[in-house]
Amino acid sequence: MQEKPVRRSNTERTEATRAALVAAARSLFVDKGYAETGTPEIVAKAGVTRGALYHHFADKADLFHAVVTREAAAVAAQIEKESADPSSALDALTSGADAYFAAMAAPGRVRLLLLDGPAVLGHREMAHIDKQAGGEELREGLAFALPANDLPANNLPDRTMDALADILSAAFDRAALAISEGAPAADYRQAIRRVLDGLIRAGDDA
Amino acid sequence: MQEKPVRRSNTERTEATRAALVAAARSLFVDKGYAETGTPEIVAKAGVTRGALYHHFADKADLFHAVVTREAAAVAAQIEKESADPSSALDALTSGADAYFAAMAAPGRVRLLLLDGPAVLGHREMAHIDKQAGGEELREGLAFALPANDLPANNLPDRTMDALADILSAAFDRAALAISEGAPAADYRQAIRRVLDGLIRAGDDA
DNA sequence: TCATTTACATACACTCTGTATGAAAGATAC
DNA sequence: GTATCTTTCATACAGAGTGTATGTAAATGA
Repeated sequence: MQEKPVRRSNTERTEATRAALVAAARSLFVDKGYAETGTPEIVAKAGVTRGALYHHFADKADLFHAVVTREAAAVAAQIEKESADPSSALDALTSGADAYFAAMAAPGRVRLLLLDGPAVLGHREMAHIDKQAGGEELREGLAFALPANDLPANNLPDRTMDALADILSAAFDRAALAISEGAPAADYRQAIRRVLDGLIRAGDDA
Repeated sequence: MQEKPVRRSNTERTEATRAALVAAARSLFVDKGYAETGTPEIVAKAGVTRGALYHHFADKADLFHAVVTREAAAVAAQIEKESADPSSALDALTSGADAYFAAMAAPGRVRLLLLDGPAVLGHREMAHIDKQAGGEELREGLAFALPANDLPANNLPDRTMDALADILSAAFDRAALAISEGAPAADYRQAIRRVLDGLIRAGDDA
């Protein structure tokens, strides 16, 4: 059987090749980790050669960057889609956390986004990717929930709010990581709820 | 000038060689990261050959493991030494957090313990190392602080307490990471304080 | 139709990792 | 003290992987 030389535009070729590479790389990075995955393996799975890889991506880390960016976008999209409209500020935050856990339960996401991502691309770049993908909902939710009890002592400056959102995001990440390793999700959801509850109600008894 | 062949016992030789390797490796891992540091570079800096390295350590990751273990112990020791006796449960936790930030401010610790460590050794092994080094103070502090307000709604089961300690530990880690990247420490200390305050006071107004 | 750019495939140089082998010093038995 | 065994390395080697350079065919544009 002969390969019939399909006539394709350059943009089509590029699109197809890049997609095949990103898909193959994602699969292998998830299974074996970034460091233990070689580019020969990736291109074999993608059905192209290393020449194609290095034509479309600067290096292996750049390909990983593409995989991670795509994954972060997928997480954001899933959260966006599945988030129900909340009945209260606390509800918005806790159900947002649940949506995040559900999205991060997809195989490989914890490894890509929480383990290899920060090590390979740096924490700074990961924060940038998350921001680009629309991971600002936590800060918005907090900003909405906390000023509700507008006591003077509770009126945190913006920079403290940013820090608060940051460390809470880390707490969510750790919970997702623990759950992915088999820890009971209920325990972590309860712990998260306890933290959020404390945050929102702490000002009410001044 | 001739090298005079100093007579050393085997244990002395081993001790010296291992120490030189760990010190050289730590320095390079901190400066360039684990993946970008080669064993030839390490042994050159340590003044030995690769044969010595592979005699004392199973592989490069094993050497990294030794570096990380040592670093975790140093962090625990510094916290142990500098922690003042607290006047309240909240004080114990916040001053413990400050001690942790101070210890993690030593150059390279964030990279070793929070970035490369989890990626190279796995989160599970990192948790084990931290536990071995004595990083149980947070959970103990929480266990002491929370049952103080012994309302039924506040009486969390042990497994939830463990989860709570885990996600708080992640929040502390993120704060240390942010501070190491130049974020103002005051903002993160304020945010941490706010979280702890909420946790401890949340039960009082039932 | 001709020229230029794009998208690869192949070949190469280099580095690194882990292992195998051998030698010198230290420990042990007598 | 000597012979033997073990430990501690140093050197050499095999294999794999990364990034680059070069060449070619297809697509694009004039």
